[in-house]
This record gives sequence, C-alpha cells and structure tokens, in this order.
Amino acid sequence: MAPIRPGSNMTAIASALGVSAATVSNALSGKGRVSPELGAKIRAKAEELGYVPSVTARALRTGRSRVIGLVLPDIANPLFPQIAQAIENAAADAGYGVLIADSRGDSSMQTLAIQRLVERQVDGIVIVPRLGTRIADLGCPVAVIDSPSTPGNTVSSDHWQGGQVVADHLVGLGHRNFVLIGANPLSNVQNDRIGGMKSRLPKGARFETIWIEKLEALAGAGCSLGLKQKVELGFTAFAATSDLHALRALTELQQAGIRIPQQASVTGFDDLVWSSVVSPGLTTVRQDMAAIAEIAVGALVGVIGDDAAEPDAATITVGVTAVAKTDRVPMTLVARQTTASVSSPDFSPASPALEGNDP
Amino acid sequence: MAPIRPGSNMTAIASALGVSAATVSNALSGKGRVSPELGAKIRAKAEELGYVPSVTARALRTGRSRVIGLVLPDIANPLFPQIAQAIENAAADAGYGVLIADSRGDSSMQTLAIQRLVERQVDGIVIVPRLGTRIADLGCPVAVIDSPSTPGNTVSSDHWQGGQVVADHLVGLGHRNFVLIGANPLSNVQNDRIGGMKSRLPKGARFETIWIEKLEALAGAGCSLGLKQKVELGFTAFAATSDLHALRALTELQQAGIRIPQQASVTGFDDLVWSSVVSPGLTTVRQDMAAIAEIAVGALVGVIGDDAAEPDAATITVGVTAVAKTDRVPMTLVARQTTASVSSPDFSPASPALEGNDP
DNA sequence: CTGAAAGCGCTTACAG
DNA sequence: CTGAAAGCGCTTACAG
Repeated sequence: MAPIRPGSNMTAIASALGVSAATVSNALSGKGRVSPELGAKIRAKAEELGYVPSVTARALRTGRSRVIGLVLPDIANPLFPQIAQAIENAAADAGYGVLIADSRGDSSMQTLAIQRLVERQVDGIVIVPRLGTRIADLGCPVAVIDSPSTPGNTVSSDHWQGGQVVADHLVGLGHRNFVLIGANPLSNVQNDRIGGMKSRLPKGARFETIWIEKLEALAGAGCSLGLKQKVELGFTAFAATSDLHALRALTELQQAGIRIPQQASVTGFDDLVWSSVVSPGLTTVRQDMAAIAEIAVGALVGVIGDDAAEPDAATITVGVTAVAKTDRVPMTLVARQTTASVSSPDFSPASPALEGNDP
Repeated sequence: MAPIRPGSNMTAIASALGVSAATVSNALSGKGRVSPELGAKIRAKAEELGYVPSVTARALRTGRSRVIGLVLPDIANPLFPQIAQAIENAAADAGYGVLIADSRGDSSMQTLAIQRLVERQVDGIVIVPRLGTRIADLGCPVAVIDSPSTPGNTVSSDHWQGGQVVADHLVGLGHRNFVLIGANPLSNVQNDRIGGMKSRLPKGARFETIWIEKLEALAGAGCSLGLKQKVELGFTAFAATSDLHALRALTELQQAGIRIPQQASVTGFDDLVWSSVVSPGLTTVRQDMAAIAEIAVGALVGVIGDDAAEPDAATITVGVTAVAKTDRVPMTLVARQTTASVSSPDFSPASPALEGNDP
C-alpha cells in the first residue's frame, strides 16, 4: 500500500520555494529567526500544498511522541466515558493524543497494558489505579487520579466534600435516619464519601452503613439488600457512594412498594447516565472531570517539558509522578429528588437515637 | 528532559557484538537470512540490554504507525466502554494501539476529531457513525460499525435477529400486548430491532410503538411516558430498543405501582451495566462486541497490509472502506425476568386484535 | 550469510 | 536572516 499521507513534506515546500528545509522548519515552527516576508511565503506555500507535518518524524527527532496513555482498572467502569472524554479533551487542547489501555478485567494484565503503552513511547500516563494498587515506577511521567486520601500525589475530586453536600441536602429535606450504602470498605474514594456524609449528620441522627461488593450477584430472583425492612425500621434516606448502588436501592425500594421520594430519598454519586433517566431521577453529585483532566494532563505536560531530548543517559528520569501536590476538585450537587415527606426536621425515631452502629 | 526510553538501541546491540545494525534488524525481525547462531546471540544480547524497539523510528521508516483510531459519535454513550474494550483488545492482539477521538458532543466537531486522528497518522479508523452521517473519504482505511441496513459496507450485530430473540422470549412468556419503545425512528439500528420484534409477534397480537428521543427531559417531576395507562389498557410487555429506555420504563412502571415482572415485563438491548443491577433485573440482548471488533480490526489490518510504504504518490489510497461485506454478528438473549403472569398464551385483549397502530 | 549505504521527515546546533 | 550538515532509530534493497 502506498503511504496514506499527502505527498507534501518540508522538502517539497523548500524546493518549490528554492529555500532550505531548515528555513521551512523555522518558519513553520516560529522558533528560528526568519524574515517576515519569507515566513509568509513559506506558510502560504505550505497551505497551498496541503502540508501536514509528520508527527512520526518529529517524534523520532525530538524524542517526544505527543501521545499520552490512559489506563483505567476496568474500562467497563461506567465512569470511563466521562473520564475518557475529559482526558481526551484536555489532551487535545494541549496538543496530545490519547492511547487507551485495557487490562481485560484481569488485574494481572494491568501491568502488561501499561507496558504496551510505554513501548509505544507515550510521553506520560494518566492512571486511575485499581483499588489498593500502588503504581510502580514506569520510567515515564504518571498522573494518578484517585482519592486525596490515597498516599502519594494525586489529582482528585474532593470526595469528602461531595459527601457533605449530599448529607446537607438530605438533612435539609428533614431526614434523620440514614442508610449509607458503599461498595467496598477498602476504597479511599468511598470512605471519603461516606466520611463526608457522616461528618454532616446532625446530633441525634441515626445511621447504618452497608457494604455490598458484588452488586450483580443480586440480580438473581429473591436476592435483596433488605431495604424494605430498613424503611420499616424508620430509615428514610438511602445514600449510596455510587449511582450504580443508588440505582439498585431505588429499584429495590420501588419493587417493595416504597414510594420515592415520598417515603424515602435515594442519592448516589457521579451523575452517571441513568441518574437523569430513571423515575424519579436520582439526586447525585457530579465530579468536575474537565477540571480534574486539565490538572492531570497539565501536570503531565509540565513534566514532559518543551525541551528536546538530549541523549543524556545519566539523567534518565524514572518514575516521575507528575502531579506535584494533592489537588482537590470540588463536587457539585445535582438534586433531582427535591421533596420528601419526612415528618419533621426534628423527627426522631421511636428507637433510641444512636450515633450509628458503625465500626 | 532526558529521553524516557532505555538507552539500548540496535546500534548498541550491533556494536556490543561487533556486527552491523542491519544484521541485528534482520535477526530480530526474522526477515533477512541470518545464521541461527548469530541470531541467537543477537536475541540474547537484546534481551540482556533490555532492548525495546523504537516504534517511532519504525513508523517513520515503514510509513505505518501501527495505531488505529476509534471514533464514536458520543464518547459518553453508555455502550462506549464495551466497544472501546473490544476494539482495544482486538487491536492489541493484532499489534496495534488505539487512539481515541472525541467530538465533545458537538456533531460539527466530529470531522475535526477524525482529522486529528489522521494527522497523527493512524493506519486506519474504526467509526461508529453518528446517526445519518455518511463517512467522507478520510484518506485512510475505515471500518464502520453500524446496522446492516445502513448503505455501504459495515460490520454489525444482527439487530433484526436480536429483535426476534426478544420477541420470541416475550411471546413465550405469554405476552400478546406489546409496547415497543424506541429512541429515534431514523436510526437503522433501532428500526432493525423493532422490525425484528414485530416480525415475531403472533397473529392477534397487539402492539404500539412509541418514540422518545430526549429521555433526560423526562427527569423533571410529573413527566412520564404514560406507561401506567398502557398497562390499564391491557399492555403487558414493554420492549425497548435500548437498556436506557428499558430502565426508564422499568422505573416509571414501578413508580406507578405496577409489579414487575408479575404485571408487566420489561426488556432492553445491549446488556449495559445496570441491567443486571436493577431490581428486578432487565431482560436484554447482548451484542458480541469481541466478534464485531475482531472483524472490524481484522478488515482494517488486512487493508493496511504488511508491505512497506513505497512512495508511489500516484496510487495514494483514499477513502478505502476496509470492511468488504456486510457482516452480521448474532446477538444473544440475557433473560433476567423469566416469569410473567399473563393470563394465558392464548389470551386476547377485550379490545379488537389489531395488527398494530403503527404507520 | 553479512555489511555498507541510503533514507523515512524532521529539528537543531553551528556556520556563514 | 538563511543554509549545509548531522542525526533521531530503524528497514530495505543491494553488494560482497
């Protein structure tokens, strides 16, 4: 097969104009000094010939590919579209392409997926690490998106604050009896969210936390989280650490004949696609992915730098973590269940007011 | 910044062994004839030095980047994770990387996103086209994933057959009164799915089709599809062309106090993440994304070819469509609502049996 | 079987 | 301000 790219290269422009390729390069990059007139002529000719620079040649020469990699623990994660979109946008704005990696759901494949990226000579990698994973030195700059509670430098939403926002909203609706629903007690993100929620529950509020790791396992008939019983026990607010769990709670409650939001409120996190589609809509908290992506990509680009690759093997930079400090990006409430018929803001259940049964 | 990659290149191996770079290249690629002993020595030394080939240099020399692009109309599409994962896997198996493109939700940006990909010299592009979009000649091989009903060469699930599978399932449960729910009457995919469903409704069955394009608009309080009334009119099966619409139907029915699956069955399409999480689970139809991705990537790789780029400008290949024929990949039912209390398989509604009120 | 040479398209010191 | 030269790391005819 013939080459895909149009035939025009710097040499073509140079010879068409009787100048050198170096001058064309200088004119087009604006780096070397070129007379205004010649510069204009060169740019015009480039335009005329439909010149498209060869990123490949540039990469070979400069040692920078202008591509970053994106790694998620599980590409099937419902948050992936939001993240990928934000990263791609931020990268494109910075002149970078985004190569994706998938570990095929297998934890042990994650390293291989990252390695494939490195072999493709990405200039840096954005990683949303698998739960509990420490990212090894990759030999290239890395930006980690994770909870601020995670050791090491990360960019992240302020999940704790997000939890507070949800709790404030629920408390404002009059709720005093909370069921907090999490997926994994080892997740820093989820612990932050739950911690933030708890921190805003008023004196006398009652809460209970349930962790449900394998949500799909409940799909079988008869399986349930027992949420109906919680309602019978006087719980009225069901606050999940993810929209997926909130969806489970919503449908299970509805299935049990509980009216939402009249008898109970359900909230989630992340404003995933279905939260605006279910009836009633899910109150949730949205991450500012654009801001997170900008910080992550910006940090990466900063470390990658603009200087050319000097073949100075002695100073090979290994395992740079690009994000220099822990950035916390605020989250915003998306309230879709704005009413609730909780008896009164001062309502206390018949059972003694507990500070919770949590460990 | 110093170059990221380890210092070892072919020249390093060559000089360490006192041979030429050409021989190293031949030994490592297995293309030129090299004596078995020398070949082994070279491979050992490469291993020892931690040699990683420069994809950049190879790309510059061969004219092929070994990267393909992936373009979806809307990266926020809930099917995106499934597709991206499948394409990435198929591409990795074929030795290709995957660069993503995003049009930022803006239809007019799609062309720009594709152009960015082309400028990065991808060897080919996999496109899931925006509704009604014809893909212009891109100057590089393209594989289109779309409905088989779409003009031109495409790879696709057999959406019609998928519709039949759903209908067969519902009919088998005893349903005779169907509400078909689609998102967009202009979508070939959805028309195929609905067409397939209709084709399997038995004589005397009644059906009605409703199209609901802006699902999110329903999130507001009071908005509804009026599904409760449908139940009152005797409809028992609600079959949507997407899990997102099915989710809306499920929650709206539950919200209205209808018991699922006792009083009505709800089915969707695509086995999106929440279909196994809601209560009760959604019966749905799964696409074989792995097979589709393999066909798409395989076709692309076939067109890209193994031959080197001869600078034969006269035969620049423009707008190749890589997929040579319309492939139809069968879909499989995922039944999660396996019971229904429809009076009897021969039950006919009081109202006259219609062939449907559809145009 | 092995090597010397050219070249993919660009950028970057270094001269002029 | 402009150009000649070298080189990023590889592959591919072509000689030997």
